[in-house]
Amino acid sequence: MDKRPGERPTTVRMQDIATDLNLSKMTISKVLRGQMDVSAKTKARVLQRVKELHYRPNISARSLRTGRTLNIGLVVPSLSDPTYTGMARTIVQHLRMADYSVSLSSAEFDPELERREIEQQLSWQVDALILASVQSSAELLQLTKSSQAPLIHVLSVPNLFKSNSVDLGGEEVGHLAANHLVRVGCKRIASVCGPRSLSADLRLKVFRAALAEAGQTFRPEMTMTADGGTTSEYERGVVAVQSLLKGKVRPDGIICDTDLTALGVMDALCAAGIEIPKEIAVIGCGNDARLCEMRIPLSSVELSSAEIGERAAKLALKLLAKDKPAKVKSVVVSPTLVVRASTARSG
Amino acid sequence: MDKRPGERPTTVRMQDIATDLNLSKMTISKVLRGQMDVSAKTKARVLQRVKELHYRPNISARSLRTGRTLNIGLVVPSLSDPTYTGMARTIVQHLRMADYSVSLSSAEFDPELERREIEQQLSWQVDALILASVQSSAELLQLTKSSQAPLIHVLSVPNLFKSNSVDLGGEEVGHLAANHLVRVGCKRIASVCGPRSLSADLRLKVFRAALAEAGQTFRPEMTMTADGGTTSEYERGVVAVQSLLKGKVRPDGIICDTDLTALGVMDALCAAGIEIPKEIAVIGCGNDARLCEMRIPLSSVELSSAEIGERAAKLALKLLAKDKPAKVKSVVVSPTLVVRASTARSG
DNA sequence: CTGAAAGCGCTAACAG
DNA sequence: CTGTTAGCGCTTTCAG
Repeated sequence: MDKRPGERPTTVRMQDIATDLNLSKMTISKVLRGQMDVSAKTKARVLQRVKELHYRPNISARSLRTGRTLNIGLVVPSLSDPTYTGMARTIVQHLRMADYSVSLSSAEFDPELERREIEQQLSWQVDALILASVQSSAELLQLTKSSQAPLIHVLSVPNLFKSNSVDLGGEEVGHLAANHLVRVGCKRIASVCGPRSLSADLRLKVFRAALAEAGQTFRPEMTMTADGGTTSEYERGVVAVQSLLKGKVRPDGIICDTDLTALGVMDALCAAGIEIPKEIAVIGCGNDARLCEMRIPLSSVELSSAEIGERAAKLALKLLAKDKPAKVKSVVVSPTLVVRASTARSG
Repeated sequence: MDKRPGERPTTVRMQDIATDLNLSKMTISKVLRGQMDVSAKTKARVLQRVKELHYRPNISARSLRTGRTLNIGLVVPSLSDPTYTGMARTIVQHLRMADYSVSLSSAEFDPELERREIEQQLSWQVDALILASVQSSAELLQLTKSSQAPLIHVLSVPNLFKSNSVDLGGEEVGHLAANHLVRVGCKRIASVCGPRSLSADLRLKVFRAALAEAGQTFRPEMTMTADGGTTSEYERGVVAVQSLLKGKVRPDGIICDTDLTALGVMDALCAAGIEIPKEIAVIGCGNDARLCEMRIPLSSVELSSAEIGERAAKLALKLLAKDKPAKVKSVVVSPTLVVRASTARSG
């Protein structure tokens, strides 16, 4: 009955339990998967022995048989950036709650590495792949079309082909910030942008639109864009203010693409003896709790990475749950405005 | 030869390639695993077809056969804390370089959840488990002894039993900070601690020792320990300074358990018109690049989470590489001091 | 309610 | 250099 008579104990298998209890391994299997056609008594005996022997089902064998791995892949461009780790956090949390394991890879912002990671993940037979990609979807299509695992794009560059995706309403970010400053009475709004952000220009466009909507002129000379990129985010804010204050028109509101940049801006303003928000209102982006609650609490646009992660995880689960045609679904999560002291003045 | 004649194409298997090329699947297998006993010509033909068909080996089947999954588990207490995400980052990076996949779980600082996550990870047949645990090793021993996968403890509470581990030399943290302040001439050193840190009291002890060594008295009234814990790290620093300044002796150096706390301390000092580092030197802990380079650049104790992660990954790989007895190995990584403006004064 | 047979896709150990 | 045989541990299917 048992196929390994006098061998040394390797790892506990179903057969061991079955032999112990004079049952067939089928019965063990049924108990473990909660099928109902087992007597309560047998069930109890099995569970008891399972516990005693610390039996753990072999997932490789199960996967091989069922064709499902209960494993979902997650590829992000970076594990240093809080946006992505925050998103990863909620994704892992939600997928684990549904008993999926999560295999994590970082592409380090390198398209070639990203490609390799995706290849690997697919060969691990992940049931689905959640991908925060840095490259165009067209190339990804190549890689992934030979796999039947659903692919969920998240925080990606604008999609070239129809696909499942969860994204931030990037246009709304600039809109929210600009509109808010207009509401609190700013007439001369400046902005400070980094070079990094893929959708920065998009936001800028919307920023212009928002200004226009409020009947304000867009002043190119009041848009500070970092070119080089060697300076830190904080420093960028400091430098930007120094330039701005040298200009002919002094701004009365500043939009920053990053909370840290906003801190730099605020420090530089304080150093120049300018009152916030009375003389100049400042708003950041990211809503990092640690950064926003220092000194002059910073108003910021929450980029909802947690919610985006949650939506992505749920979308993945939904795609795996139904055998139905699984229609392509695109979710857009809106950013939200968190108002704090740095813009707190009456319009 | 082919076992599925007229079926619709599911997923490409070795057999498909073999049939295509009039070979046996063994040959394909050999090519894919880089065995040398295959003619260059056949090898080329195989690889070509593999590429054409986008063939990806089924890892579940391979694992079932070989008993190795090439998957390593990682359980951390949190994915919000930069210490752990930083560590996770390097762990993932190094394990991926060695072609291992990494299954990530977060225990959310909950011992019960941690236990469940460990159970799960083991049932996934991970080849090794890297564990940043929040509970005593004794209980973990229970869980893991029935598994033959090597276990690597990382950043854990002091081990009760011999095990593979990579830890921070926690005692050195207090020592480094205190010693540094003494060196730059501080005579009245205060410290600000949070309630969270498991090894906080250990560090405190060493801090006292370091003071004693320098011939200074330890002043209990100059040790501010947060009790409640509702206040933010930053706020804790602010509040601590307010208390300290009310005391009879004014400190000339402050050790903070967190960089953010140190920022709070520095802000409060500035608000009180006190010069840093001239009147009071401040040192933090964590060496968070984003936080340390603002305004008055902050001296800080680097907790080396990246190095700890790297060591843990390498240890895991080493344990998996040898069949040798694999002696238990404990690594202790030393923190390092990063001096910046906030303590820059001559002794 | 319980069990016997078959096989998921791959690879170790040999034959030819 | 290439192929044959056997079976990893589990679950699906169908009979008792």
